[in-house]
Amino acid sequence: MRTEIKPIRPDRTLLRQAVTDRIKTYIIDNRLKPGDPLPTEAELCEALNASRSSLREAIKTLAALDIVEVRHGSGTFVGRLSLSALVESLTFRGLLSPEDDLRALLDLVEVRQLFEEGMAAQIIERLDGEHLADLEQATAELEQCPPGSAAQVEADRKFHQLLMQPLGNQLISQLTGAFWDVHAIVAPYLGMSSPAEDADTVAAHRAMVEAARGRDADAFAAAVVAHYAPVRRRIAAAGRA
Amino acid sequence: MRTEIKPIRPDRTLLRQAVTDRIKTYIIDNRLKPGDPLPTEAELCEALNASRSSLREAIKTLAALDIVEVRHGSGTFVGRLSLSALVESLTFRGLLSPEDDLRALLDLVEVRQLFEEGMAAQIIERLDGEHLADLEQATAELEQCPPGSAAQVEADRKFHQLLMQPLGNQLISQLTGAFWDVHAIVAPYLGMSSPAEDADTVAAHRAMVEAARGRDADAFAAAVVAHYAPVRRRIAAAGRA
DNA sequence: CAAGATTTGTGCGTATGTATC
DNA sequence: AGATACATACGCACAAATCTT
Repeated sequence: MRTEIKPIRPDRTLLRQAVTDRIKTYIIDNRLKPGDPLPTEAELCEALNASRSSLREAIKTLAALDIVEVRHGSGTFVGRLSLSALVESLTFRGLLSPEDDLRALLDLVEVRQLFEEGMAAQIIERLDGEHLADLEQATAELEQCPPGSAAQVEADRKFHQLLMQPLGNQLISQLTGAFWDVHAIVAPYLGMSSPAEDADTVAAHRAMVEAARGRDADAFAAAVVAHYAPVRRRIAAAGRA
Repeated sequence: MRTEIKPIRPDRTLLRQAVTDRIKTYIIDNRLKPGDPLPTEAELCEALNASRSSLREAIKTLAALDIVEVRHGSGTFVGRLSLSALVESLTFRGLLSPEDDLRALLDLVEVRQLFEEGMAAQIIERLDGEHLADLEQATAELEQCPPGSAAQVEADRKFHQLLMQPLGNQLISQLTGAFWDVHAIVAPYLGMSSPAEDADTVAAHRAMVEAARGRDADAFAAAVVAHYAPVRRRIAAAGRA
């Protein structure tokens, strides 16, 4: 067949892995930002000396991490760098074993509480009037929205998101959103609507806002504990059932 | 060309997405655990009515989330469900913009501190003699290992991992490990070895162990703050340079 | 609105490298 | 060492979505 020397790839690594790395470095080296377009598949194939199959498989792994975003018929773009991969990982784990799923949900609630309770002092310290007004509005929305509506769950998410905003820590904000998402996805599967017991939730949110207005970090932390207490109770109740 | 009615796929979703979902539900429905083998590509192709291309791309996205693990020449297995995807996402983001990378690292340090400081009380409460001995050994290893060695950084990781172990919260433990990994990967790129300034680190670890032995949650929290203070200082110094 | 061009999605066949028995 | 099973990689053709003219 081949009369000449076989062009054995000297790489010890998998071609797909090499391609993913080169695409990542391409994005970094060219200072691309989320939404910026990447070269077409054909161009990348030529540039990286890879077949279209290998290139596409590499792109799929990057898409799973939200490092790139592929739009059918349009092109490939730099992704939003969200924590969607974390959400998918945790939701899958939460649904994996029907015995440990309650444990996983409890672990998640503990982490959510850790964030808000542990950052209570700094939240109070950095909160200003505008943020306080936003929190009040989110609470009002939560109360007024029809129970079980999409607007209601969105108001709950916005509230917890707003809590972390004054910290100016993007990682904390994104993790908070990701954990909320996982909770909202997993909880219904276990027979409990996450922002259920609306009265409890609204009261807890109000207590947090009041504590924040009074610049009382201890009261705020206590309100956070009170907010998650009924959630934990419901999980425990589901475990006994 | 086609005399018969076109076999339009009623699905509005992409085939690839449908395949990933069906593989996930396959794992869940069959109660598979990490390490369990999955059907071969050929079998999955037939079972899911998909071509190898689509199936492989679907598997690559699942592999990126550590939901499945592919071993060349051997087969496909259920993944370890680690948070490797989170590590990859955060490391990429940390290296993305040379201006905000210091900010991203600072955000990360803040989260790491939040975990250990926020859980101080519960760590103290649930710690027993055995855990205390493990922590002391990890500290001793950290001190004795040659500076800059792989054993040294591993001792540091083990210490922070052990801290969270008594909580019995797998999510917290895995997140702690993931954040440590990101820190260890990103920090060197910014010109600072993560577990550098060995004296500071060892002293801080010792202070934490002592506080834990004395069941003094406040002292423990203070030691955590003292542990990350020099790290923050170094990041700030790198920002001024 | 229409038609063509561009780009990603899907399918298939074949050859090769790798792990396992 | 050989044989078998399996994943990896390549190339091409066509379908579907999107964009442009």
